[in-house]
Amino acid sequence: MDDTLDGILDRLRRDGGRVTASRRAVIDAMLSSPSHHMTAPDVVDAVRAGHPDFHESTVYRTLERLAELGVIARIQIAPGPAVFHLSVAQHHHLVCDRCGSVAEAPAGLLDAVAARLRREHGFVLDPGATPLHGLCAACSGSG
Amino acid sequence: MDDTLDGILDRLRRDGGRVTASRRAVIDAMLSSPSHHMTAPDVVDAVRAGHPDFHESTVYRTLERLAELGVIARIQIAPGPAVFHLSVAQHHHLVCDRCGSVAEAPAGLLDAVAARLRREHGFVLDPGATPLHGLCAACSGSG
DNA sequence: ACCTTAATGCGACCTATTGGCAACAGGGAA
DNA sequence: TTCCCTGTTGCCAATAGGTCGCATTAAGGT
Repeated sequence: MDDTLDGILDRLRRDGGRVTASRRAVIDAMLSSPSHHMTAPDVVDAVRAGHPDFHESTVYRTLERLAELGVIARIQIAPGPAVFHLSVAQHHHLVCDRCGSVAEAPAGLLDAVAARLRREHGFVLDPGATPLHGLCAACSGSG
Repeated sequence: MDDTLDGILDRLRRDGGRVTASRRAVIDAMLSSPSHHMTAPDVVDAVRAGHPDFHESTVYRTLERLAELGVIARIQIAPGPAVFHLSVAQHHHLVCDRCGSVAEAPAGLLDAVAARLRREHGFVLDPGATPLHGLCAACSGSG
């Protein structure tokens, strides 16, 4: 998995896609976000900062395309905007359903569960797409 | 955990809430759904079947209140409507991100993970609120 | 019966996202 | 290099799902 701008564009091209300015911009935005986590509206804003004329729906379509390619993963954490993150940065999301905070946990946490699901249900777990819900330390202590 | 209509209404009352016709109707709808899984719009429809004059926003507020009480859990499976289900019926949801199917797996699957998260991160996992994403048997085989 | 406060109706609003369609532009073929 | 095919984009209207404020109503303890 190559997660440089060019590596991603190559994959896109090999899949029959075209490399355009707006796609560069979207991928750039994702790569340069410190957390590598952005909601779709975040990406729209980031892209427009550099190119005010790029259209919203283009960004959505590009995100959809990249998710299809497996470059980014879309996760739905709460009602509201979906969050996108680069697939290479595998880790888990610990979502607090009380205060809304999102912490990260190292990858591998769900390995045993994944193995069992595949064996017993034929289900192939995608840990990066599976946010874990519950209460963070602060909320569980006080509540 | 008492999951009869009256048990739930009792809990609501003890929490300072009031028992009203629309709340009865919402809880009734949830209890009588064969799968015990309904999207918010589903609940709105079900409630309105019996009481056409109940307002949409009332249903949403009631669902929110019940979730707060812990009677039902709200899970976000995909972009689109949130799904609600009775908390007592603990089990896991295996969501296929390709075809959208939702299978169920028995409770307990995440016990070890839950223990570890609590120990190492102070995070209290809510398994019922954590849908597991990936590819179902059919899609992983063909894809 | 009374009073406090929760719950409701209503309707406007909002945000996230999708769809159709004509115009445009990558990038392999000629 | 030019041409052409087809993937992409811009535009903008349309949804869907859900939230908010506010005046009114009603639950339920006293």
